[in-house]
This record gives sequence, C-alpha cells and structure tokens, in this order.
Amino acid sequence: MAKGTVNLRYFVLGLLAQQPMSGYDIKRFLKSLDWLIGSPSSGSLYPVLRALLQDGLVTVEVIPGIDRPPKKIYSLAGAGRQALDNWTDQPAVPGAPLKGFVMRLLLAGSLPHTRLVAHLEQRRVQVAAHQKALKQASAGPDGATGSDAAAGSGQHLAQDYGLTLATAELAWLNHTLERLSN
Amino acid sequence: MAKGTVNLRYFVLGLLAQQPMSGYDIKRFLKSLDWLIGSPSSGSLYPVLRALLQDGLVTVEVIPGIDRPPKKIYSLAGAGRQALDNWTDQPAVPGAPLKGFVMRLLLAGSLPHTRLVAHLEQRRVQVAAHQKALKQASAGPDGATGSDAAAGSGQHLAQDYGLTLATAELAWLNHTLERLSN
DNA sequence: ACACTCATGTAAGCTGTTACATGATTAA
DNA sequence: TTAATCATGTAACAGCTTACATGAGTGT
Repeated sequence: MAKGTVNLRYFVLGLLAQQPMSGYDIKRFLKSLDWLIGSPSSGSLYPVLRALLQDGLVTVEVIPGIDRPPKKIYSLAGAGRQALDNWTDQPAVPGAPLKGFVMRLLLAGSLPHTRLVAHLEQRRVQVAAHQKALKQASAGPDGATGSDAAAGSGQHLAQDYGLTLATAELAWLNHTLERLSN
Repeated sequence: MAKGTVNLRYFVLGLLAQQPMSGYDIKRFLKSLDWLIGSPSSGSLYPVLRALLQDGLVTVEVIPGIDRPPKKIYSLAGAGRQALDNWTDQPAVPGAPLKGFVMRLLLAGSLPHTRLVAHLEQRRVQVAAHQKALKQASAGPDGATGSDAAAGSGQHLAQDYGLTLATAELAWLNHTLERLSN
C-alpha cells in the first residue's frame, strides 16, 4: 500500500474531488476550520499527497510560479474517484471521533445526496444511543453493589456536559435531515 | 523521563487521586464513558502505569486474588500529587481537542473549586471566540476576490454544525458557572 | 535588518492502537 | 466445549506532530 495515512488520505481525496488544489491550498483551507477538525501539518500532508500520486489516485500539474515558488496542483484521477466512492460507501466506524463525522460533512459537496442523508441518519442513531446511555447513567448510578469506581463530582459534570452536547447535536441532525428532504 | 505518554499520564494520575484503582478498574470506568473520551487500550494504559511507578508518582499494593488473577492497586504518592497539581495549574493548550476538556472535567473531584471555575471560564473564552469566528465565516464568505477554495455545500453544513455545538456548549458553560457560584 | 507569507519538503520522535500471549474462572 | 469476564502484559506499527531545511518575495 505504499505507505501513507488512512484517514487523512481519503479526506484529502475528497477535498480534491471538490476542486483541484495544491498542498498549501489545502492547509489554508483547513486552517480556517481549525477548531472543528484541526489542520494537518506539512509532515503529514505532503507525504500523503505523494503517496496518492504514487498510487495513481491523483495527478499533478506543476505551475511554475512566476515570482513565486512553483505550485503543484493535484487533481483527482479516475482511480481516485473509485477509491473515494468505495470509502464513502462504507459507514463510519461506530466509535469514530467527532472529527471523522465533520470530515464527512465537509465532503458533502462531492456526495450524492442519498449518501449524505444516510450518513446523517447513521450519526443520529449513534448519538441517540449515546444520549440514552448517558441519561441512564445520570438517573440511577447510586446505591447498587458498589456500582463503580471513581464516582467523583467530576463524573456527574462530564455526564451532564455530554448529555447537553448530544441533545444539541440530535436537534441539529433532526432539523438538518428535515431540511434536506425538500 | 523514563518513556511514557503525556496526556494519559496525567489523566491516570488524576483518576488515582480520586480513588486507588487497578489498571483494569480504570479501563472499566472509562469504558462507561467511552463516547466522550474513548477508553485507552491495554497497550497504552499498562505501560503508563509502570512508568508512573518507576517515577515514584504512584505506589502499588498487590492483592493476590483468591480465585482470581492478582490485582495491582495503584495509589497516588506524594510526588504524584505534586506533579498533578503542577499539571492542573497550567491552562489547557489553546487548540486542545474536546477530549482534553472532558478529561479535566472528570478530574473535577480532585480539584479546588477555584481551579475548576478557572478552567470552565477559560473554555468559555475559547468557545466564544470559536463561535464568533464561525458566525463571521457564515455571514460573508461570498463574493470577494475568489475568497477561497473548496467552498462546497459541505463547508456550509460543517459551519452550521459547529455553530450549533458551540452555542450549546456556551449555554452549558454559562449555566454551570452560574450554578457553581452558589 | 527583521520578520512574515508563500511553498515545498525531510527526520525524528511521541502517542497511541491492533493484535497477540497468558492464564484462571464462570456461564451457554 | 465454546465463549466470555477478569487481569496483566508485549511487539509491531500507524498516524500524527515538532522542528528543521530551503528559498524567493514582500512588507516595516
């Protein structure tokens, strides 16, 4: 598999699907949404681009910058489109970090709407399950056989926090899904 | 520094501050809040415990389980308390992932309330800044000099998502901070 | 003179995971 | 007898970051 990352690999592929870009362009774009997903460092990004090139998933066009360092504009190749589709077809791994979901959201532009809806619905199921679990945990944790360890006040705080976020996310998912069926 | 992680290291230290536990206990406890922070694998947890022991930050008591494998109960040592305090004193790194904040939340039980409040306030500042940035981005991105790359519909979705979560988190922070001043 | 943006890249290291190995006890 | 829970651990590697290196142009 020629060495290279896995997550970032497909995410970059997805970005290139929306528009051909250089490595530097990608970094600038991602820096603008730094808080959500964090932008990759050169140390991870450039190797990924080279790996994608070596695997024939993208093509380059070198634009010799007049007065500027030359730019390497990467574009999605046929095989890249294939690989990307394969990837977006499979559902997100259950315990995927938030980051993964936001990434998929960002790729929405290069996704058939049915697939986007499917992803959102999948997320809804997972968040709902999580919310339910947190509610149960908050409700009746006390008493039992010594139900558990380290039940500091922090645990309650964290559960409350998680519950709030999960509820907000669910509301957004419902609202967005409804909006998308128009 | 005897090899070992950095994040997990202090988090484990914080858990042990609330209550002596074995490695397995820690895993079980964290698995119950898997969604929020994900629980560490044996491959990271056990080496951390050994490193903490080697550095004299914790002590062990081996309880030879009758009928069970022996348990190693780790407790915070004096030097460990020191190290932990040092760590909790310094503010979270600006771009810290959500995970980091929730971890600190979980350690609230072994924190003086002033420090907890400080952490929450710091977080409030950061989330507020983030929220503001997202609002600006959503408001006037169109038009300019070709303001930017890959502005797919996905970007808008992700921004909206982020804005919703940030707003919910801010509300929670305000509410919680208010509650804590009683 | 200094520093910053543009633009690419390499080397070394940290943090963590996956997958395996061990071994005893209990439930299907 | 097959699997799951309890309990600890190791080896290999994936994925990323930090810090460096290069080099031109632009602004103060």
